[in-house]
Amino acid sequence: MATMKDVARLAGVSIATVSATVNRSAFVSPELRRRVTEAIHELGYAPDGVARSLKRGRTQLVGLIVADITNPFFTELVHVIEAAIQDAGYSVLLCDTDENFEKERDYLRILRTHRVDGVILAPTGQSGDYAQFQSLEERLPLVLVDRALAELNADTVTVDNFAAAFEVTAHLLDLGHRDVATIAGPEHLTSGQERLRGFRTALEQQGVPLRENFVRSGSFREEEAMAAALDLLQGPGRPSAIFAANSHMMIGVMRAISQLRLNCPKDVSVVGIDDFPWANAFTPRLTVVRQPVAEMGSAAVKLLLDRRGDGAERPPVHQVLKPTLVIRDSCARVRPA
Amino acid sequence: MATMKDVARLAGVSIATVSATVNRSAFVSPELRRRVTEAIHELGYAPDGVARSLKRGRTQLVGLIVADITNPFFTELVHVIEAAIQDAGYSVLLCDTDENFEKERDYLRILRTHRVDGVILAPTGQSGDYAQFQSLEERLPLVLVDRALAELNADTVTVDNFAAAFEVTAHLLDLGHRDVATIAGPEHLTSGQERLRGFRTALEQQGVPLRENFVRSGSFREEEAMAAALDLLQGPGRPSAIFAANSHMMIGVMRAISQLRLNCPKDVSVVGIDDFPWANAFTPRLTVVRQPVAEMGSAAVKLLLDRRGDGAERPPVHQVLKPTLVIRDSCARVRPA
DNA sequence: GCGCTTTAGCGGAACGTTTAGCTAATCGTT
DNA sequence: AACGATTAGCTAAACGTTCCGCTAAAGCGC
Repeated sequence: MATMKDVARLAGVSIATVSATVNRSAFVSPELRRRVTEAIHELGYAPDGVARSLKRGRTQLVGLIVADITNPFFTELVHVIEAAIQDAGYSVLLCDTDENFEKERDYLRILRTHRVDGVILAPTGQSGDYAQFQSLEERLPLVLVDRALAELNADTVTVDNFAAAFEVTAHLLDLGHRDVATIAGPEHLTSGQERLRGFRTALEQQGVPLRENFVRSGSFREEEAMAAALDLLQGPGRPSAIFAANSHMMIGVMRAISQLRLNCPKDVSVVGIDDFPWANAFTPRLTVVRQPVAEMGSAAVKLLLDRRGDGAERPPVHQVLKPTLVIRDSCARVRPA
Repeated sequence: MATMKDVARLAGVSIATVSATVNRSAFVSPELRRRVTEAIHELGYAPDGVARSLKRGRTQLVGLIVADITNPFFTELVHVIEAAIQDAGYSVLLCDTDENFEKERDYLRILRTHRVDGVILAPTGQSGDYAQFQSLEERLPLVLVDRALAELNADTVTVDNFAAAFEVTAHLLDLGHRDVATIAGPEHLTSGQERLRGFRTALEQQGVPLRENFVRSGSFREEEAMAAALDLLQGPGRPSAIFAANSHMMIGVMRAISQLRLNCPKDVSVVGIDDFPWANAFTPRLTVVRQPVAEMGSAAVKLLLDRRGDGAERPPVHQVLKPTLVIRDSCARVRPA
C-alpha cells in the first residue's frame, strides 16, 4: 500500500508538502499541488488513518454500546446514532452487550484500547457497578442514553419514564379499567423503576386499589413476560388490562393472549412502552407510548461532540425528553359492571 | 494517559520488557513480571491500540456494511456477526448505507482509511458498480453476504433465494391458489431476481398461468409494497394470495389488507421471505420462509478470518444455505370453485 | 581459569503520519 | 545595493508501540 513517502518521491516533493496538500493545512503552490494529486491518483494512495490517529491523538471513532440491538428501540437508536455520527465525520464501533454487564465492562476496556474519541452507552449494569469507571469517564467523553446512572456524572439523555407509564396507565383507567396488572422491568434500572412508579402513581391518584400479585417483575425479555402473562391470565380474577414495560414484553403478553385463545382487546386490553415499526401492521394495532428515538439519538451525538475541545469541562447535562401516547386498537372500553 | 515508557520507568525496566510482559511475547523473570504488573496497575496503564496497530500492521477491526439495519433480517445478521467477530478478538465498525450506493462507496473508503482488517458487505449497488473495487478487494479480505456480485471474486454467503421463493409459492399452489400475485424486490439485486424466478418457475411447473399485472416490482420497502398491494387488491380480479419478497414488503401488504378491512387469510393469503421475531406474535401468525441468519453470520465471519495469513490466496468460496418454510396462519385453503 | 554456549533483558530502528522549526529565495523599501 | 520581511517548502522530531539484534552475565565442560 502506497505511503506518503512514495507519493512524495514520485511527485518530487517532501512528504510535508504531500501532507499539506492532503489536509489543506498549509499553502501549496498550484504547480506542486498538481504534481502531488497526480501522484496520489497514480499510486492509488489513501492516507493511513492509524498513523494519523497516533500523531493527532484522536481516532475519529466513537464507541456505541447498547444492551440488545435486537430490541427495536435500540435498533432504531443505533440507526439514527450511526447516521449522525457518520455525518459528523466519525465512525461507529458497535458493541452489543446482550444485557450482560461483564461484556459491557470488556467492551469499555476494548474501546479504551482502541482509543475511541467518545462513548455512547446504554448501560445494562446496576448502580454501583460503575464506580470503577469514574476515573475512566474523566478522560473519555461519555454520554448515557436511555438509562441514567447516578454515580457517573456524565451527560445523559433519557425519556421521562415516569410520565410514560403514568400516561398510559391513566389511559387504561379512563377507559374504565379497574383490574389493571403490569409486567414491570428490572428494578435495578432507573427505566424499570420509573415506569413502575408511574404505574403505581396513576392508580393511586384515581384511588384504584392495586393487588400486589398484579405486579410482576421481569427482565425486559419476551419469554419471561409471556410466562408472567400466562400465569396472570389463568389465575383467579384475571386482569382486564395489562401494561407491559417494554416492547419485548408486550410481544410476550400478546403471545400469551393468543395462546390462550383470548381476544385482545375484547377479553383483555394491552398497552406497552416503546413503539416499533410493526406495532400497527397487525390486528390489533397496538396502543403504546412512543419514545422520541430520533431526538434521543441526535441529542446524544450532539452532547458527545460538544465535549470536544473547549466544552470538555462543562458540568454534565441531563436531557429528559417527553414520550407521546399513541392510541390504537389494543384497548377496549370496559362496560360498567 | 500513561504509556509504556512511564510503566518502564516506574518498574525500573526497559519498555521492551514491558512489551514482553504485556504480550507474553518473550520470557520475563517472575521478579520483573511482578514489578511490571504492579506498575501497570499503579498507573492504570492500558496499551495504545493505535500505536500497536501501526506497528503490527493490523487493527483488529472489521468493517460491517449493511443496507438497512432496520430490516429485521439485517438486525439479526448484525447481531450474530457482531458477537462472532467479538469472540474472535476483533471489533465491528458498523456502516448503514440506507440502500444508498453512494454512501456505500464512501463507507468503503472510510474503512480503507481506518485500515480495517476485513470487510463484511451486504451490497446494495448494482452489478457493474463494483468494477472500481476490484483493485481494493485484492488487498482487503472481503466477504459478501445476502447478495452476490459477479464481478467481485470475493467469498460469498447467500441463501438459495430461488428455492425459497419456489417453496413458498408451491405451498400456495398446494393450498389451491391459482390467482397468485407477487410484490418482487429490485431487479438489479440477485436476491430480487432469484426470488422472482423461483416464483415464476413454481407457477410454470404446475401449469398455472401468471397474469403479468400480478407481478409488481418494488424496492424492498414497506411503503411501496403497501401501495402496490392496495392497487392489486382494489383492481379487477383480485389475487387470492400474495407473495412478498421480503419482510418489510410483507408488512406493507398486511397494512394494505388491514386498511381495506379485508381479512387475512380468509380474503387473501399472504406469504413472505424472512422470518422475524414478531411474525408469530399477532393474528394472523405469518407464514414465511426463514433464512438461516445465524449460520450466515458465522459462515461469513469464518470465511473472513480464514483469509488471514496463509489462506489469503485460496480461490473464493461461494456458500449457499438452504432456507426453511415456516407454516403458520396467514394462508388459507381455497375451496374449489 | 579459559573458552564455549545459552539467555534475560535492553537499545533502537522502524511503522506512516503531523507539525514546529528552519532555510533559502523572493520582494519591497529605503 | 543592502536590509529586513515574507513565505514556499523542507528537515526532522515526535506519537506509542513491536521486535530484531545485541550485550553481558551466567552456566558448563575441560
